[in-house]
Amino acid sequence: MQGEENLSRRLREKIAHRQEILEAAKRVFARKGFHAATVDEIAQEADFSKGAMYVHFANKEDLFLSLIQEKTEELGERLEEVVHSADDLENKVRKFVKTYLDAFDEDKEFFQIIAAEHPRLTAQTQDRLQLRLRERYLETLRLVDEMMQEGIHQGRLRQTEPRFLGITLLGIIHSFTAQWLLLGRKDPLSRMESLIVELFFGGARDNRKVGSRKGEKDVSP
Amino acid sequence: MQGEENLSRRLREKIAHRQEILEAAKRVFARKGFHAATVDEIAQEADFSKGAMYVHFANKEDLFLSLIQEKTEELGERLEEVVHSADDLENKVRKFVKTYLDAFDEDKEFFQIIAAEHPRLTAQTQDRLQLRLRERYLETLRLVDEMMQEGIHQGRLRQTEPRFLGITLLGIIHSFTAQWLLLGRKDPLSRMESLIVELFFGGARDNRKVGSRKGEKDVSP
Amino acid sequence: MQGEENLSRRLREKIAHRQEILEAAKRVFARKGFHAATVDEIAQEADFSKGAMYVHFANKEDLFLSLIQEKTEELGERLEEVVHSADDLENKVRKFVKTYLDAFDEDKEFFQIIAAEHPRLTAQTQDRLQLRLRERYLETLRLVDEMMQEGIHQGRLRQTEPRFLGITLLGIIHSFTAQWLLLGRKDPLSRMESLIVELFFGGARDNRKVGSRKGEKDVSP
Amino acid sequence: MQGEENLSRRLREKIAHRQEILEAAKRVFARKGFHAATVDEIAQEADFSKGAMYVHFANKEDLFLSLIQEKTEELGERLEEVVHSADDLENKVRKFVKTYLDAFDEDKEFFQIIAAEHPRLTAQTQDRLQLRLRERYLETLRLVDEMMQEGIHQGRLRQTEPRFLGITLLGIIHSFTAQWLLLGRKDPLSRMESLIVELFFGGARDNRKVGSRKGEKDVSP
DNA sequence: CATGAATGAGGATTCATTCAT
DNA sequence: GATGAATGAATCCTCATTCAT
Repeated sequence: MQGEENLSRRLREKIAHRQEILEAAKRVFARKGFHAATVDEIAQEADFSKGAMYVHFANKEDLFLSLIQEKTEELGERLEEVVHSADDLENKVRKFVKTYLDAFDEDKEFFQIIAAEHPRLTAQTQDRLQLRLRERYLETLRLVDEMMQEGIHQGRLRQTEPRFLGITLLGIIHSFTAQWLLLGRKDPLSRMESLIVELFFGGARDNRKVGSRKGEKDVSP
Repeated sequence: MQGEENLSRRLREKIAHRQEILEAAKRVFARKGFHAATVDEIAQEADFSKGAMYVHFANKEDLFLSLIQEKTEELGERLEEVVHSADDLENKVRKFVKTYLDAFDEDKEFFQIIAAEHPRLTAQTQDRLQLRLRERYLETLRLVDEMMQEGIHQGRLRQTEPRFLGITLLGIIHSFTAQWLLLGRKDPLSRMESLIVELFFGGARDNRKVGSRKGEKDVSP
Repeated sequence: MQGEENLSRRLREKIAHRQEILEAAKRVFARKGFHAATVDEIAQEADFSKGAMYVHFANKEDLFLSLIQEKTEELGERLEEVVHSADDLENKVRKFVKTYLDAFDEDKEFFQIIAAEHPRLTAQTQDRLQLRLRERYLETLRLVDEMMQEGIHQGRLRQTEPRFLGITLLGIIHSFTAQWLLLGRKDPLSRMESLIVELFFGGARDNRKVGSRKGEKDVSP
Repeated sequence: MQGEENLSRRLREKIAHRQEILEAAKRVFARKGFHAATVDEIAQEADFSKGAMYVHFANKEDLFLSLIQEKTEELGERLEEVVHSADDLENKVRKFVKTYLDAFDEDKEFFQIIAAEHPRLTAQTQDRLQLRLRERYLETLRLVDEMMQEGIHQGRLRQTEPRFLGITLLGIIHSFTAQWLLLGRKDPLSRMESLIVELFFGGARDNRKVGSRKGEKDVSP
């Protein structure tokens, strides 16, 4: 009994420590990016010795990937669920945006890390780390493609390459997350959900009837 | 005479060499990012010695900033000209997009560098390099703000914070550039000008008249 | 009674564990040498935790020396018995060789370890570990010296420094063990006993009578 | 002219520095062996910075191999010349021994390094470094095999496996070099040439006629 | 006694920067 | 101005050893 309890306590503690390190690493990677972050700084941030990093992770890259992987998969699954739900397009897009923004509000640092590594994901990259990130990102893109394709077939979206619409949606979302990070805004980005959806579907043009502008409230859907 | 000619030749050569180094640095920074790029690799790419780097630039950061600065200023000026021109809003936005896309087509590597460094430009950054980049980016944002503000006042754009519309426009643009880089597409991005402008103003929804489609009802706002 | 039995069981177990660790350590040290071997690898090979190593041994060096010591002493005693036996020289040498080769066949790994550490035992070494090994090796040398001295006095061996003859005998033996290890030969080295003894005493030259070479059986001493 | 002189001076200096590092490395590797030697200690011994090591060599292993390679090849060539010369067997062996001993006298540290790494060259080794050393050593063995084979065919050597005779010769030689290193003897080992050759061919037995022992000079070949 | 997470002192390697030529 | 060898601080990672459970 005691032995089992003992073992279990140890295991629980180990897992907790691993988590603490992951959290610390997230903060440091968010601040500095993968390359500029040092294991030393992560260790200090986590209040562990440098050696402890290597008890829990094989190396810096493993630490980084462990960090990314879980979250990426979780978000990917959530988004997939949305895309494959039985909803109508507009609702799907709305839910997609909401899911994304909620995830951002829950964990801004993760999105900062991702945002910083994305632009390095070029076609020519040889880097193992980047190849993995690239693959994951392309999966998300394909997911959005699917959604757009469907919308186009239903005649709800412009007759253009689905990918371009996907890019547009993700571009708007990313741009908002980037702005929130740039300014260090603390208010939830999820408040922007409606605006983003409207801007995506309806664009930036003022669509209210001419002549009824003054005093009218916004009539966006 | 001879001395002056000599001096002038020297000067011309020096400037040419500096330029060659900048071009080489651009390629390397684009491939690797600021941190992972090494002075050695830049020197090799430029076909100069490592020492030559320090004849023309104070240090690696100076080299990087010199690279960014010129281009950023030039683009900034071009964009400012557009924004401050006498055109009507739709044309301004179109020209803005075109200017941006043309600049991208002219020099993809510069945009790759910028894209990679942007996400690090958070509110808390202490890094001198990042503070400068941040300031420049905010200037561009203010420029777009101006344009949007004007559009809102004219009733041509939604009644919302101008910044949000600016973010949207830039988000769409950046997302397209990112896609071009991600896939290594060689065709000019400027072809997307019209699509981007339409998506920005009119959104992704299919706006064709009802009745001209097959049995579908149009649900545009 | 019960307490004593208990204690005795514990003691027996402890000794058994110690022995298991020594065996595992031997395999690892043989594979990697003292420096490249890690306590972790030894622990894994022994199927104990790293901590258990330090229950039984003060440190890695102590583990290594414990390993060497026992075997070295046992072999030293066996060889001393041979050298101090009442046999005639040729038989002594034969027994000496046999004892050595049998020991090798019994425990190749031990000889591999010894062979690898020997060459570091130079005159200038300051290393505590090496000084102890050096002392032990010199003891064996003195033992062989004795035997050779005796043979020289008896007129059975060349009139030269006994040490040189000892070196020769040991050199031949070591060279055979090295070869067996180099090629990973599994057949007992003790089969080489006669050949080694003959080569030591009679040399490599063909000593058969001239004119009777063909078809004659070997008449080496 | 001046530029060329300049370049040549630099090159000469670089080569000289490389040589100094190699010499320092040789001393350290001889003292400690490959694994226990540190780049730091080598740098200190060479009176250069640690970084300078990496200007001249790719890494520690490269430094080590550069050290071994040249010498090994040179000795190998010298030995091959001897083995493939037109001499009669006894002279060949004598020259072989002399060549080996002279090389030892010229550069004891090299032989110490080799001697220390040899025993790790087992059949199972996976280590790249060791595989290369193993291959080189086997080449030498084959060379000696050749010589012995020839002697056996000529009826000058025992009818036994050539390899065993080769092992014997090398064993005696190595044992003498080991003894010289163990005791730090400064007198040239080449003095032992005749003794070694005699011991190899004629063995350790006293071959003088009975009754003629006193006052007779040794008549072994 | 046994465990294995944690430590921290090295150790190999990289790389921006300097400087003599 | 150009060179590139040399430097040394910084960085990743390893591993013997400790210690709380």
